[in-house]
Formats: sequence, structure tokens, C-alpha cells
Amino acid sequence: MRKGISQKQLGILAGIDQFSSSARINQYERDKHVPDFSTSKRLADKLGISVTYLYAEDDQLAEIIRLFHELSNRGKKHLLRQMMDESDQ
Amino acid sequence: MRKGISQKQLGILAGIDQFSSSARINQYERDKHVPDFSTSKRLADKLGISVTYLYAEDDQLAEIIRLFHELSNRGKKHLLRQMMDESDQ
DNA sequence: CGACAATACTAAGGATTCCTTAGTATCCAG
DNA sequence: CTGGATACTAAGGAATCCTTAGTATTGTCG
Repeated sequence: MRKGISQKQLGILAGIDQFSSSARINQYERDKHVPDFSTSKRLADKLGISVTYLYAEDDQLAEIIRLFHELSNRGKKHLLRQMMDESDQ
Repeated sequence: MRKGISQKQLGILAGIDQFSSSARINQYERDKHVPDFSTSKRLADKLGISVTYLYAEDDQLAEIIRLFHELSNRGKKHLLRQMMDESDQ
């Protein structure tokens, strides 16, 4: 059983100052402000997701990124080779 | 034969003001400044690439995104189903 | 080459957005 | 209900971007 994590704690884990973490993460979650890429990266790392997932332009691509992120290195290589083979008929 | 496109022209095509386009695109290309997401999206559209490609965290993922972007709708659906099937053994 | 145009690039400041602070609102366990 | 944790917000100082006005570089054509 994993406990939920507070907005504030997430920010602190990602290296944000403890006194502004709560406000900043809340602003991000409510789309009031946008974090820069390196902040997004640290947050995604703590959430165990690919930072690229946060910038996916549609749900299909987001899902591909999520699944790819969970593959082993061998799995990633295999998939990449397969797609490249298919792309040049 | 396709002519190369100037930085300025790319920006104009993406809806940036003609008088600041040159400076802005140059600042982006030289990593002096970072465009917001909607600007990135319009630039990527004009370049014929997925905006998500610009935020890929490594080369493997970038390549997956590029290849996925070039698939037909059927191809995308097929790949997605295949990966989901494999992910739950 | 020399001249001209197109393109690439830059500094600086005004404009915009973000980060910090200080605080209120809401939720929830005891 | 009460206290503490969490969620959320306004406002202004801080940081970043956009615009302007230019210089530097590259390419083309006589």
C-alpha cells in the first residue's frame, strides 16, 4: 500500500525550496503557471514517468511514451528496430 | 528540389510577427531563449515534425516519436494495440 | 574582386511570466 | 469541535522572453 504524496512534498523531492514548493506545484497543477523543462524533468523523475509524456500532443502518443518508458533496454531496442524496419518497407 | 528556409521565414509561417521573427527564431536555435509550448507547436507543425519530438529526453525516444508521427492512423492504432498486448504479458 | 542583398546573429530594455511570500480555505483524523 | 495537514490564492519582486535596432556573415552576380 502506497500513501498518496502531497503537492508540497512532491516539489521538495524534486528540489524546490520548501517554502515555495506548495504554491508552485499548485500553480502547475492548476495550469496557472508553466514550469521550465528542467523542473518538469525533476518532477517527472519523482513521479516515475517520462518527462516527454507531459508534452505529448495527443492521448495515443502519450500512451506510446508511457509504454516505451516501461520497457527494458532490450525491449526498447527491439521495438525501435522493428519500427525502423517497417518504415522502409 | 526543396529550397532551404530562412529562420525568419519559418517564424513568420508559424505566426510570429515579421519584425521580431528573425531574432526570436535565432534565439531559439541558439538556445538563448525557450519558446512556450504553443509557439513550439506552431513551429513543429511548419517543420512537419511532432512537437513532442522537441521534448524527447533521449535519442531512442525521439526516434520512436518521429516514426510514430509518420504512421497512418491505422498504423498508430495497430502499434498501440500491439504494445499494450505485450505489456500485460 | 566589389557591391549588394539576404541571412544569421546580438545587446539592451520594455513586456511578460514566473517564483516567493504571506495568507485564507478546505479537508480530515482524533 | 479542534488542530494540523493540505490545497489554493493574490500580489509583488525576480527572472525570462520579446522587440527593437542594429552589426556580422554569407551568398550572388557583374
